[in-house]
Amino acid sequence: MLTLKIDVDFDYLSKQYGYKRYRCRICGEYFWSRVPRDTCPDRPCSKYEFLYKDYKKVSPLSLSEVREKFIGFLHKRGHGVAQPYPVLAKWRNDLYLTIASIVVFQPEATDGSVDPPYNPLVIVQPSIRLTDIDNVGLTFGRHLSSFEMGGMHAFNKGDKLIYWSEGIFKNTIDFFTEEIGLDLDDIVFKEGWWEGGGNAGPAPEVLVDGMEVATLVHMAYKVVNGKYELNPVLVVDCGYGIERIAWLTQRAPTGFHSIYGKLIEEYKDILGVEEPPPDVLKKIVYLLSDKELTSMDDYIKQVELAGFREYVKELVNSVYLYSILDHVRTIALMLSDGIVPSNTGEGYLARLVIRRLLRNLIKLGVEYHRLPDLVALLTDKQIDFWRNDYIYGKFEKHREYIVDVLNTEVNKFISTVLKGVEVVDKVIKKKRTLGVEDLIELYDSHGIPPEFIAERAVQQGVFVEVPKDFYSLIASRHSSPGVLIKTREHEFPEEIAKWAAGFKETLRLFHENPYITSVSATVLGVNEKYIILDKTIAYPWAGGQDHDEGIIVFGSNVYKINYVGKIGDVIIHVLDRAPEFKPGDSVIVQINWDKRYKLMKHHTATHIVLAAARRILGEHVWQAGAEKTVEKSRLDITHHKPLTPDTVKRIEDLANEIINSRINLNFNYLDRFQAEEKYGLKIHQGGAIHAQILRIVEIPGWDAQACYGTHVFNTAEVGGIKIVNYERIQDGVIRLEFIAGTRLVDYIRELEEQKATVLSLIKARDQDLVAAVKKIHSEYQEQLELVNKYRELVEKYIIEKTLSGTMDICGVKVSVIELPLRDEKLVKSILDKTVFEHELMTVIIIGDSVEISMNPLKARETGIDLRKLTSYLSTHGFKGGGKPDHVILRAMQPVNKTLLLEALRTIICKY
RNA sequence: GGGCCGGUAGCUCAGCUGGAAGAGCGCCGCCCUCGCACGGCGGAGGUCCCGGGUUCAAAUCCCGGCCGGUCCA
Repeated sequence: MLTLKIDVDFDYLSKQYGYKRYRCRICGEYFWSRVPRDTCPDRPCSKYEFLYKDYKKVSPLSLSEVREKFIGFLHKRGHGVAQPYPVLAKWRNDLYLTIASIVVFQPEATDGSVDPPYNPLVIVQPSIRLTDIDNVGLTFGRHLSSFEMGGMHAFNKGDKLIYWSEGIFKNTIDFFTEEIGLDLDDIVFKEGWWEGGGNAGPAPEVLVDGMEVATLVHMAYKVVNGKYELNPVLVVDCGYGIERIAWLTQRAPTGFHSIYGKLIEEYKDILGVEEPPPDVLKKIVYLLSDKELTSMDDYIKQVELAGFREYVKELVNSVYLYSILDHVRTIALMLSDGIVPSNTGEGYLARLVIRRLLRNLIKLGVEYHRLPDLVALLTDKQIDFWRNDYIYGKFEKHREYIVDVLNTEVNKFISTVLKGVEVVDKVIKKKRTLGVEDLIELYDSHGIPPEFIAERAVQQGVFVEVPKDFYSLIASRHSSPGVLIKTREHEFPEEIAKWAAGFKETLRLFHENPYITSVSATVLGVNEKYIILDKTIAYPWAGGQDHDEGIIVFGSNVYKINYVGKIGDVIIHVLDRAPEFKPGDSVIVQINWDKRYKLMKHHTATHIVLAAARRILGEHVWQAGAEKTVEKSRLDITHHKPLTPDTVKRIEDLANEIINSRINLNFNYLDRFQAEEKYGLKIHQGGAIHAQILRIVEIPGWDAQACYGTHVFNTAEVGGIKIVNYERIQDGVIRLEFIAGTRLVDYIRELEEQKATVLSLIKARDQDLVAAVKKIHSEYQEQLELVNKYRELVEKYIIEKTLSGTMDICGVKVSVIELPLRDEKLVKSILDKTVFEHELMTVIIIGDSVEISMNPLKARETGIDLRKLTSYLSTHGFKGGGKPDHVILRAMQPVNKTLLLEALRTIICKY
């Protein structure tokens, strides 16, 4: 272990550079400065002094110039240059998005299990933070939904010191003085502590005239059960705000001006928005820079207080403008890196930003019908603007996907809003008022923001007050967050899992050669029917691949292997019964080759189909889940719209082309960073695997994935692939089901049998099937018509008979109709005629049910209430009820007509 | 993964305090018209998502499932 000072070495700062410790009289925090200060140059204790400061040696730098200087400087100092990673953190199973540069190297490099690609290293990493998204625009560029973190990292492991606190300070000071041109007196270090993602450590903040430009995390600890333990690696985790540094050097009115430059003018033209004059804007930004603004209302109040009432409209519009610029870039970034919008997971985060963008556009007065074209235009401009950029140049490559996704998302948003408007109207119509509960429900269930509701309500003449703490009311409605786990582990009983964990890794012969069907192995552990061997050829349930079956032979005893699973690196065989053998005995393991070979083909087929889908649909296609059984293979892929039969055919065709190309698969063992370097991030299809060494299964030219399944050696062995089913299983995810190899024969047989069954049912010959079904269908239609006609005839006959045989009960004309069968349509049309046209009280008896109906007007006129009949008859074997003019009775015994009519007479004649 | 809202005619939906399955649009036929549109008259079209329960009776109430939407992780 290193023998060096773990804490921040402020002594060095003091001795080497003449820094002294001060305490801020406002916030009470400690900071280090060369010149005496009684307040720290951090918000809210200081304004953005840099805006008006005359730095002698600082020249304005663009975003890409800052990046180049940062990378170049650290490269000169021996840092390897790591390429930026996607913002979609597929290599992590505890995070959706890349929120900082260190995220790229967690957990393997930070816990010391795998060496980082370079040590030390520099990376400029686009990062997304949505927690402060409401502040974007309001803080004029301090908050961005996506930003570039200049990462300076070193990993001090074992006794190998790269550098620690001294080096951190030296690099930081040299960078800001030599490369950026700041004076040492401008730079202040504020003491702080950082904690996140299971790690922690002291973290001085680098402050320059009111702006925090970097955080120097000395990541020395890990948090275990709430206590700090020394991390096996002392990680230098320094993040430099590339955008903030660019702003500082340019001293532009806002951060957005230093990032977007002339794109702002284009957006202003497109949106018809004006900013205040630059000097006024800068003044306002300066004056507001020490205020905590949490809402647009606050903001307007502060602007007015500062005496800029005349510019309020421009300023409010500018905030939306900046926010729009920011959101479009973030969305393009997320989509370029392969996020598919959805209602869950990382997809929801993308949708969140998209909907915020759309709402901001609406607030600028954009009509709904203009949204699709406008969003496409804004996106195009942004993509053009970033063309050839180090980070955002990739937008260009994904232009089609980005525009396409945004188009469907805009349409979804519009239909949600339209639906929302209807719901709001409905509630208003019903209740004539809207309470807080209504607002919450409308937002929570229908996604209608409260301000939209209030606006709509006012149009309907209803005033609605939106509570200030609305969104916290929403938050309190939802239960506290659970821990994010993208994958799940074993399914053994707890005591078996504990027992198994004590054994050494089982040698996996199926990886060396998946074609072996029999092997001799030594028994290491026996726990009832659970068996652990030193090596095995039986594949455990893992990676969505079904386990092997087979037998274990010991002398003359043969045990069936019912299940194979794993706990960590230990493979457990579950036998049909507790065996005779003991640890140390030698046994023979044999697997069911038919099952295994089908699984191998289905597994390789899954890689082939994924490769084909990515080629046909685009690189946003990721595996969202998979399962390979003997019967079929299932692959869930991310994609933003339903597949057409034609697209499915193209995927199928390409998959079969890959088979026919007879490609040999490669199997390589590499660590994470080597594998990512060689094959790209797409290796993480099956979810993040945290292991020292990854097994990469490669179909050269098509696919490479970290995968521990059993595969055939050549794609030709898969034989053929047929996609037998595809469906949308959730927003943004499509399930493909397919079969391969000899399973195709079973599938065709099933189809043939089904067809034979159908043929025998309709008594047709094979070649006549379609014609025969067409004929049956048209005959069915004809039969329906015929029945309708018969019904008319029957009805006419019954009506005639009824009209000639009516009774008169105390002045009410009553007819009794008995029907031999129940036909709702007939009953209804008879009652229409007798009750409404001929004003008869009608009793219809069908089996044990009796339906009595009379004209409702007449019932009201005469005061007759047929429900009295039901209560009277309930003591005479009838049950039922209804309305005054219409009752339905069920007889518990055969209907006694005399009794029924007597009861009816009693009821009628009373009135 | 969880909360909430919803699923009724081809489409948009009403009916949901249990008691006769509806409207508008679309479709078909007829009238009007030189023809079209409009208008008028008539008609076809339903597993009220599925399964179970309560009840004499369920689109309606209860439970479970499926599907969609939405909010939050």
